[in-house]
Amino acid sequence: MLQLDYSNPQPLYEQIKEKIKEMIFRGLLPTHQQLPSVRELAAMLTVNPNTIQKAYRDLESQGYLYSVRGKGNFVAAPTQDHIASQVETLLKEMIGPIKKLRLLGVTLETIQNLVAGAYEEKSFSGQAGHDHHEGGRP
Amino acid sequence: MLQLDYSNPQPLYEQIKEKIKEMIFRGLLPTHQQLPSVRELAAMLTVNPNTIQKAYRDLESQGYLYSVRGKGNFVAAPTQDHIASQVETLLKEMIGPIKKLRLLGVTLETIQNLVAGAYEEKSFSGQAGHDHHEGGRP
DNA sequence: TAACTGTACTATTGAAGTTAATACAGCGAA
DNA sequence: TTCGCTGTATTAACTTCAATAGTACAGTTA
Repeated sequence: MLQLDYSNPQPLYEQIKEKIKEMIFRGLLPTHQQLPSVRELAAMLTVNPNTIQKAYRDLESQGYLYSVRGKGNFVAAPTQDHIASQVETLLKEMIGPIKKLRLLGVTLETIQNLVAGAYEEKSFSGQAGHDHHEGGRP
Repeated sequence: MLQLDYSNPQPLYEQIKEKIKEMIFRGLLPTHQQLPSVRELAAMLTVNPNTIQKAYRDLESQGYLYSVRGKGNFVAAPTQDHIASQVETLLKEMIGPIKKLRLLGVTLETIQNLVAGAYEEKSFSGQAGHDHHEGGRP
């Protein structure tokens, strides 16, 4: 669980955050489940404890975790506010691409189809997606 | 035309690229239209010529411009490949958010509605969008 | 007390991104 | 040619940030 990719330009603490969020999303980490301690997880991943602390701290401020001094970090109960905030953030990420697609002449219908296609697919890919082939212009 | 925002953490050359792309999208810069020279635009924006060159160079490699040594930079004729590549890139940007929305329990229908809403809106906002209010958790 | 937990702070290293300065090379007209 | 424009290449300086290291402090529990 929780494999880091050092060739990834993404910071380690971001990768850690993504992995933990994914596990929470998928229900692998139930509410109030205790997570490994800062020092323990740091040892497991052979990274500095500060790196873990930053990840936990960010996740706490985003409402995914709560920490208790002297006890540990735990999975927070999802709140309506929290979820709404996540949804809002994700929707905002989509606005830019949508508007650009429109300017490129892509119809709404085409976009809708691709949205549906992405939605139906089973796999979860945070950002470590499968790259068919990127660009390539002659 | 082409106002830079120094308080924006986004690099200057990225801002410049976005602005030029937007003008091309909107048809303000017709095909084979000559752009200001590297030094000229640098003087206009009071930035280093290399900053402009990087922007132009990137846009050229993305198929938006072509440069002729000793003459200048010009708007490229849009090709099928170029457009297809842009569309593909934009669609990929949407896949991550869509999958995360599904895990959050947002229905496809809801997403479709919001996609349609973003598509219908008239304004173009590359990223310098109007922020209503970001997050905010009590 | 002892051994765990989270938290805070400073300092340093290293890498990457960004901008700057300068020199070189092609084009076109006087 | 010469002059003044154009893009291009190279190197250096500067800044920012991720990551680590070390240390210290504070709460919990057996």
